[in-house]
Amino acid sequence: MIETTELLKEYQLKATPQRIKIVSMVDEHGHISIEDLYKEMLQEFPSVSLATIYKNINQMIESGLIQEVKIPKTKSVFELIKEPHLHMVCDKCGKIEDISVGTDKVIEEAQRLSGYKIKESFITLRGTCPDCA
Amino acid sequence: MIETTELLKEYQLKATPQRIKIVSMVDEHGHISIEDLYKEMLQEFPSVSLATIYKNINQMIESGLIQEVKIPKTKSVFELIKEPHLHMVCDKCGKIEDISVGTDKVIEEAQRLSGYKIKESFITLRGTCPDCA
DNA sequence: CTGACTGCAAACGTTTTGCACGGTA
DNA sequence: TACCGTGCAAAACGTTTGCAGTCAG
Repeated sequence: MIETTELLKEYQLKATPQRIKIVSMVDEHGHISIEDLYKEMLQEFPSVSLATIYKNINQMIESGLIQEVKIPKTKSVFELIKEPHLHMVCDKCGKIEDISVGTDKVIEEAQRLSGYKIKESFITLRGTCPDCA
Repeated sequence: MIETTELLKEYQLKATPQRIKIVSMVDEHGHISIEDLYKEMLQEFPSVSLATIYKNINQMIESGLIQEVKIPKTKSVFELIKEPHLHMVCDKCGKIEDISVGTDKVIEEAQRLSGYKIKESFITLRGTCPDCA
C-alpha cells in the first residue's frame, strides 16, 4: 500500500485512491486487461469511470511505469515494467506467465544477420501449461 | 511475384478482383496495415469499401492465408503465412523486416523452465536498421 | 444460374475529449 | 489555495453487420 504510493510518486504521478488501486491491481495480477481492471475496480469504486482508467493507464505508460503487452489473437494486457522477460501464454486457459530466459544468442544472431542495432526484444510463446496438459 | 489467383483458390476463396489486389499488396509489401491497404486500394478501385477489406482480411485469416502481426506501440499489420521467422522493426523509419534465426535453444529453455509444451513463438526485435544508423 | 461478394449505411464496441466538480499536495 | 484528477456525457474511432444489387464459378 505505502509501496504503491511511493511507486507513483517516483513516476511523478499524484497518488489518488484510483491510481493506487490501478497500480496494485496490475501488480497483483501481473497482467490485466482494461476490461478486467474496470470490473474489479467497480467493487471498490462503484462510480469509477472508464475514462479515468484510460487516462491513468495512458499516463502510466507515458511515465514508463507500465506497458502494454500485445498478444496474438487476444486483447492487450498491461504490466509493470521490470526486468526483461518473455511471456508464456497457455492456449487452453489463457493464463499469461513471465519467465526469464537468456536470449542473447538469438539477439546477437539476429543482429549479425540483419545489420540492425537491436535495443529491445518482445517474445511471446504459446503452448499448453502444466495444469492444462 | 506469386500466382495470386491460384493461392486464393488453394485456400477456397473466390478470386474476385478485390481479393486478388489485397493478396498481392500483402505479398508485395510484406507487411501492411488496414489503413495503407485501403488507401492503396482506392487507386485501383475508387469505390471499394472498408467493409470489404475487413471482411476479406478476416476471411483470409480464418482460412490460414494471412495473419495479423501485433507490434508494440504501433498498429497491427498483416502478412502472408509462411516459414516461422522473426520481425525486426526499425525505431527510426518504422520499416519491418523478416529474418530467420534459430530459436530452438531459447524455446527449449523456456519449455524446461516453465513446464509449458510450446507450440508457437512470436518474436519482435526493435532497433535501428543499417540505413538509419 | 446461384450462392458468394461487394458497397453502402447503420450499428457497435472501444477509446478519447471537454467540462464542471472535488480532492491532493 | 491552486492544480490536477475524477466522473459524466458526448464525440471520435475502428470494426462489424444487414441488406440489396452484382459477379464468379
